Amino acid sequence: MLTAHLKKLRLRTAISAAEEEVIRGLVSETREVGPDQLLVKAGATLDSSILLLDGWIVRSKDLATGQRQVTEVHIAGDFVDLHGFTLKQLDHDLVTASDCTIAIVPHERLVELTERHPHLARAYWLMTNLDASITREMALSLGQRPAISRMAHLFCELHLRLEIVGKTRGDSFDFPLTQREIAECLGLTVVHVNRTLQALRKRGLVEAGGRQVTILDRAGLESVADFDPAYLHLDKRSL
Amino acid sequence: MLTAHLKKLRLRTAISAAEEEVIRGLVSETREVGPDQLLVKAGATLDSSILLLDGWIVRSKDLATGQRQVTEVHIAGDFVDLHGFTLKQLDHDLVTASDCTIAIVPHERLVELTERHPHLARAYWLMTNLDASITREMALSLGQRPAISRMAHLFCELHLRLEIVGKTRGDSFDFPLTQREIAECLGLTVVHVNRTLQALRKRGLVEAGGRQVTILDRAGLESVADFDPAYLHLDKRSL
DNA sequence: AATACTGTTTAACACAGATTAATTCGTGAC
DNA sequence: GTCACGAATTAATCTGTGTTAAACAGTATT
Repeated sequence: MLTAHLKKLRLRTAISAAEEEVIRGLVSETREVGPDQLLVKAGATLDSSILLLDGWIVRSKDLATGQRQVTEVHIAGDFVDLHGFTLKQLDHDLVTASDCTIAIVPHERLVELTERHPHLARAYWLMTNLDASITREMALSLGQRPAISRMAHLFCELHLRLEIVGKTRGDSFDFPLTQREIAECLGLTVVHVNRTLQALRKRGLVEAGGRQVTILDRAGLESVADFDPAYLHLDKRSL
Repeated sequence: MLTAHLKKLRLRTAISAAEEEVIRGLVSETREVGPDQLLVKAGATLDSSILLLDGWIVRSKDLATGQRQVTEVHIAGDFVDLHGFTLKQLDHDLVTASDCTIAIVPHERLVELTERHPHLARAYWLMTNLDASITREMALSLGQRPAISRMAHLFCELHLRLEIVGKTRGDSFDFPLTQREIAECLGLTVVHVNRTLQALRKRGLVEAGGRQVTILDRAGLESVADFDPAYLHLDKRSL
């Protein structure tokens, strides 16, 4: 069940067989959860973190007015609140966006990891820094890119990240988010998301609908998105 | 020279005298730099990180079109590219926004830190997670808050962060950013920043100009900003 | 003290995306 | 098979912020 997670890690740094065993030992428990479940509420005190084995989870922040911003979209292999290990409470909610399989990792085991396996500690530190990099790219989108580029960028990023963990079929992938959730990711209204999606379709760039997305013209989509995958740090480094 | 940095750390977790010595030993070199200097270019390979002792540094990302988004504003005490320790190259530029004093920390010393001082490693991991939290709040601003709230929020956050490291005088603080740079932080144009600043002045919330900011009505400003400092994680935790 | 910058301010006009509201589609419940 | 309800679509109108351009202020240079 950790295949996606290990693929993600190993793309960025070498993980030995012994280390892989240590990673397997982190998990105390595995659970199935349905869609639209609030897994962690902002402000709650944490003593464990969640590793997403399968499905989609979203980090979202609310304004007093009820407006909501999704800060990151998580897929299989992501450690959705590893930052909670040091922060001890999150500044955002964690909500499932599909049926999910999650693994629970108690913080004591992460303390032990930092004490006895410093290389793995650095690898996991890298994972949280990777999330931060994704959030920065999202800030760039929200601040500077027009609606159509934001949406194109989201699709480019998700296709690439899903490909890494083996969750694509060629240019297609399952996509459980509703247009409302896309709107919350992109800082747009549902109405405008609908229009923008149609614009992408009309240009022959993507085919979306029925809980699935197909990229019809990768180069064209990346150009509309001004997509440069450098921020995903897709290379291996020694840590 | 590390006072600001230690204050920032100690607000979040206990640092012993012995650990303080370890921290002092991280720095290999100290430098003075003028304003508007590109310290690190996106994509460059790193083998050291920069600890900002005094002054202001900005993280910024560029679009192909030349549009720029500032992703985080750094002040005295911030480890401006500690995430570069694991990422090995940044996805953004680092640019000075004022005269700065910076300390250089070679990555070998950070490796050693993770090997021999796991508690400090966790404390520094926390620091990068704190930056990520600030960036998420910025994404919320960019995606959901109107111009006046974004600007009010920026001032609230900076006053609080500066206060922690002892860089405020009551409700005032030095503020070296130009309106162009504020625009790049808030995802607005300079013209609109100017208008918005005047709106804040007219409402009697802040006094800004002459490289300095005074908050006239803290409660009012926080209310316009919808400011909740929870995301700054201002409490001490055991790590 | 004239020149040349860089940063701030003002004004007129344009537009991307918000708002509101109504319609249609899809799917599961009974 | 029809009812109910959430999701997607369409249309009309409105508004916050962008664009362009010009004036103005401060400050360093000569």
